[in-house]
Amino acid sequence: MAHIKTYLASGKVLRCAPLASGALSDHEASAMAHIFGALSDPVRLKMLSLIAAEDEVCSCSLEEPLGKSQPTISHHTSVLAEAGLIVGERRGRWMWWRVAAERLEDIARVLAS
Amino acid sequence: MAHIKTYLASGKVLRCAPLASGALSDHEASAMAHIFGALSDPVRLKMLSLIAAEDEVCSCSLEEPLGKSQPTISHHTSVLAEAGLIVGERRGRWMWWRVAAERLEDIARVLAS
DNA sequence: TCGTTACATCGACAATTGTCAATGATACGA
DNA sequence: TCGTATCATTGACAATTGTCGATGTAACGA
Repeated sequence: MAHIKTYLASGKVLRCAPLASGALSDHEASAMAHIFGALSDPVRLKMLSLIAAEDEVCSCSLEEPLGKSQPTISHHTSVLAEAGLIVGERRGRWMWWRVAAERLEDIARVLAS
Repeated sequence: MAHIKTYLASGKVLRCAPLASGALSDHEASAMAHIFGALSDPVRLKMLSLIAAEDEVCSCSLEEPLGKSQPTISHHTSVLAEAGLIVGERRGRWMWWRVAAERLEDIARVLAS
């Protein structure tokens, strides 16, 4: 069973075996827990689905549908980005976000493969 | 895009659209966040991989490889079970656990489908 | 019935986390 | 240069969470 191998936003490599292929190492377990932790908040999940619904979404257009303050939105986008689930690009005063689709597929493969 | 539909240990139904198919409802987001929360701890992920590596695993055989106390093991198994990720069956004095494979596949489909 | 074994529950504590007001940093237009 | 708009950071607080010792519960064997 092949290992999952992707890159975190920090540039660090995540290499993780599918759950069904045997016991995870401490390092694999911590790395995966960090990613699932980013997915463990309803605001962030809704945010992720809002971003996935478009090609790109600006930070400023997330406040209204999520009903959270600007600092809270900024916090959640950085959590998702740091986990490698979304990718951001600054254009002028705006921050544009898109989902890291291949990353989500890698994580899905850890759960079922 | 079809919805994911599975059953929680509590008997409640989880019905969740794939992330890429549009914005999640509040209820869907909360239900999924609860499940990912169960996956967001390294001890529980390692526990899940240990159970997945066998057909069935007894609670008592989890303490040693995870290096945690008995109450902590009991706590984590109940978190995973309550999220529907593992299924338990009592036989005499022993509690036997197995993974809910079809459940993991449903969750994987929410991330990538 | 009694002692033992396996697991669950309770109570407490430290650590983490989600939230927002206030403030800082940066980019743009006038 | 100055004012404004967008996002990031800081500090604080309440709520949640992981952990374990102590204790409770249930099943088994003698």
